[in-house]
Amino acid sequence: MAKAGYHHGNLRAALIEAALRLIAEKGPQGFTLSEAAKAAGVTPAAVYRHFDGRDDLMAEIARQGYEIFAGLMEYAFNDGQPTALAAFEATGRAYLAFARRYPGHYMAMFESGISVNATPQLAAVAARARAVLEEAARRLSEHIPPEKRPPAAMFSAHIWAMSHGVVELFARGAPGTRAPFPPEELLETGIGIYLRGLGLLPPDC
Amino acid sequence: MAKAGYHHGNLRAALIEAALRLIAEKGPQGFTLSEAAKAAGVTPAAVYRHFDGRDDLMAEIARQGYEIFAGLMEYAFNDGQPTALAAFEATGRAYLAFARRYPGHYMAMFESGISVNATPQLAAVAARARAVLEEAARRLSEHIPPEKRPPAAMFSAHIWAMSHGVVELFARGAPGTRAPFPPEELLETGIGIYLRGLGLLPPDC
DNA sequence: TGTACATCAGTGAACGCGCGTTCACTGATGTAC
DNA sequence: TGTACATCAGTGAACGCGCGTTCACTGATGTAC
Repeated sequence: MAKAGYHHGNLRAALIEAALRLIAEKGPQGFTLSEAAKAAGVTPAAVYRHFDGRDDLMAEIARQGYEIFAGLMEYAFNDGQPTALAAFEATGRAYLAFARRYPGHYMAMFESGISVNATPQLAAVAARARAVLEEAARRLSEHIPPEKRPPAAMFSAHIWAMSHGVVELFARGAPGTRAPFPPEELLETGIGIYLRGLGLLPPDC
Repeated sequence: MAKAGYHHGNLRAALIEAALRLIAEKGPQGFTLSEAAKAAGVTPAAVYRHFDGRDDLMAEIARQGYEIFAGLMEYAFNDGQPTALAAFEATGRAYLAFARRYPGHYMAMFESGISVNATPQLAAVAARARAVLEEAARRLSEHIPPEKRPPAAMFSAHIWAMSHGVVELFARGAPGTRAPFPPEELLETGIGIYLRGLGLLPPDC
């Protein structure tokens, strides 16, 4: 970082980074513009050279989050290779991995109260992320006889709900609320049982 | 309500009611003491006759919420009658019903960032609620051969996670994010598939 | 290579605002005699 | 039944604070000639 004086060099990125740390630490509501500016070594007013204000910064972080998220999911899904089942399970693991590795982004996306329609770009990339999950579900559900096959959107909604629930209830650090099981294990077994219920895994084991 | 002048009569209850409305409308972070006081027709300072401050009021609301929650769950579980399965499913429905009917309480409990150990009474009643869910899971899992039976705590954690995920992602009013399915249906089918995966429901249908 | 100047990313002071909380007070209520 | 007085739930003014945002400004950078 060549912050040799008056001009910061890459303030935009530094602000986002500072905001992410604050959000991860104190929640999306505890994040303030002024504090992010201070953490980036800059006057609050300087933020307005790069963002339209607090909400705009938050929206940008959510947008970046969805971008990373969609990318990770696509990578994990790997176009359904080697098998629809393996790809699906990899996608589920990627979900949790994202939540753990990018807590600030995750919170900005799902806990900041920001609307997914705040900006068109945000809506677009959120839709892209959702589409990956749904595609993974659709591919996998092709192995179910059509007449007992739930809609792929419902399938993926179930998995998304369970993943999100595990993150919110059991993967956060609130002391005393600690889960009796590691979140990864919880989610993996949960998804396993669910897939067995769909007849996509053998009933035993 | 006999609020005939200087003395309010039942300010404590009125404040809680006002706070609940505000939390449900604007989220637990959007709730302010001053606004609640104003909604109750009273000066902010009057609040301090009944609560130690903002946090104390929030904790009391969460406590009340857990109380109602635990009661509803116990009622729905009905000591495992008529069957462990029916009781379990009723409990799941009660979870969602609680989230819908008491949104302010639900948010104060799960989204306000309040620690379940904020006060001993809060910890106690939260434990009571958790115990009902776990008991329902334990009873039901007795119908599974012991060697392929997951721990009841894990079982209930799965259901809790899916329920919470459905509430957060699909039962909230954020326009545009509306689920493709009604939350009740989503949760019911999700739990159904999960139970089938445990061999507690017949594989067909 | 050096100078003049436009561009632009930052400063710093100030704003109005609503917040939670405190304090001395006052008006209503209820009880003792 | 009436009066004196203690209790207590409310008022209203004030506080210090940090927030997001604005504004005129200034110092650094980069480009034209």
